[in-house]
Amino acid sequence: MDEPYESNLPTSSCATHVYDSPCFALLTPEEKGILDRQTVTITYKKGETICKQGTFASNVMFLEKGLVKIYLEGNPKNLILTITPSGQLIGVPAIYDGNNTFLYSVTTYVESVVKMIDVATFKQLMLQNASFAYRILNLMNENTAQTYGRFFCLTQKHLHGRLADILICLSGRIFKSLEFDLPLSRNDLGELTGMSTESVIR
Amino acid sequence: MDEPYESNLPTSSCATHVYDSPCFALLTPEEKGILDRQTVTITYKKGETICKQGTFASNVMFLEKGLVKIYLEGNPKNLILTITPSGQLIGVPAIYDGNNTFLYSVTTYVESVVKMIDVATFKQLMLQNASFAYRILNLMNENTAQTYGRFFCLTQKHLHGRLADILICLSGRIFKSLEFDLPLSRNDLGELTGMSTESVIR
DNA sequence: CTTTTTTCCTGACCTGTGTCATTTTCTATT
DNA sequence: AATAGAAAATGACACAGGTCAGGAAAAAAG
Repeated sequence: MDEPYESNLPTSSCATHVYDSPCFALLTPEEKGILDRQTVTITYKKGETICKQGTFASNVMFLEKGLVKIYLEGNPKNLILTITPSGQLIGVPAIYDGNNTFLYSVTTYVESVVKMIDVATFKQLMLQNASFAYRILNLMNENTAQTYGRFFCLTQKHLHGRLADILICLSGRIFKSLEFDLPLSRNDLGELTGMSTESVIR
Repeated sequence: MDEPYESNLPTSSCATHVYDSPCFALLTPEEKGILDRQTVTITYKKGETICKQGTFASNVMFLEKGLVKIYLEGNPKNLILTITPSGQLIGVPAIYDGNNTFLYSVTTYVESVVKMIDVATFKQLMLQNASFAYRILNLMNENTAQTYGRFFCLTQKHLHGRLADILICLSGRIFKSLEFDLPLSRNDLGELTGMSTESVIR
């Protein structure tokens, strides 16, 4: 594992974001009003599914509190795209004129509070506020960058590297501490790293 | 391989887009003028690198003619994210305030003509024309959907399935014909499918 | 405090796929 | 046309990691 280090290579398979997304700060007070009127806040228990891959996407979601996994459903194994802590916008890819269904499923790891924003309203706000739209685009870009990194790691690295990546990531970005209680099972770690539950244990 | 079919699962590892992107149609004549003044058109020979992962992204690119691969550089193996035929916008993830470097490298398979658009101008147009920004966001979404599909396939399917996927994809989306001359080597197919050159041959 | 159920761990086995070495075929150059 | 060099094909081998079966530990339920 002593390959030459190159700083331009994507090395982390990290499964979460770096920055928070104060995207709503760019809305005017009236726009915020419009948004709030088309938003409902819902609390989910641990393990509940917030949205299901393939269903029509009628809202964009903002995770107010909690921790969720965003994953692709597979037979027999799922693939976790990201793990998202509070303060993140979820379901932006649903704002897609071509195919307005959810690309992925989202399930809570712990009790979570989610703001459900009507997608038509969200869209309208983007069309009338370019700064806001630009901000959303930046969020998507960040997401893309992160997905690429993960993509690379899962297809090119071995078990140990992947697992290490994920643990470092969880430590650094989600819990922000060197020690933490893992609210995920080995099975979850398997989904995260694209390997079998048995292999995670080794 | 007789798993139950579920229509909501991402099954294709396809490496290219479905739709064309007439995104510039949403610009006003003046805006088009602004864009054109900040654009240069360059011709690349087969095998040349148009942009290099990690360098500062000073422009967004529009592929006027040709065929290119967009890939992550790896040691020792690269990973092709998509293959892009003419009519596509490349490098949109570079419009990212956080880290304005190219996330990936782009290399031509055949002689290609590329419009290099100044990124600051592009950004400015998005900020002053929300419809345009929205259109770009839609492009990114399509890209994301496609990347997820590929991600899933490369991490969960086996050799034969992946290779079949890619060939079907190339046939359907790029050459639009059942028979075609493949401008890619086995090595390229290896990069595409995330496997070794030797394995492709089997 | 028991019982039941779920999660976790372990070992044996086996298949898919990467690596390497060698030969054959194709492509380019003089 | 002859030669050199690259790309493609093939077979032998190794090993990472998936699958399966069974047991230990922990959590949930009664």
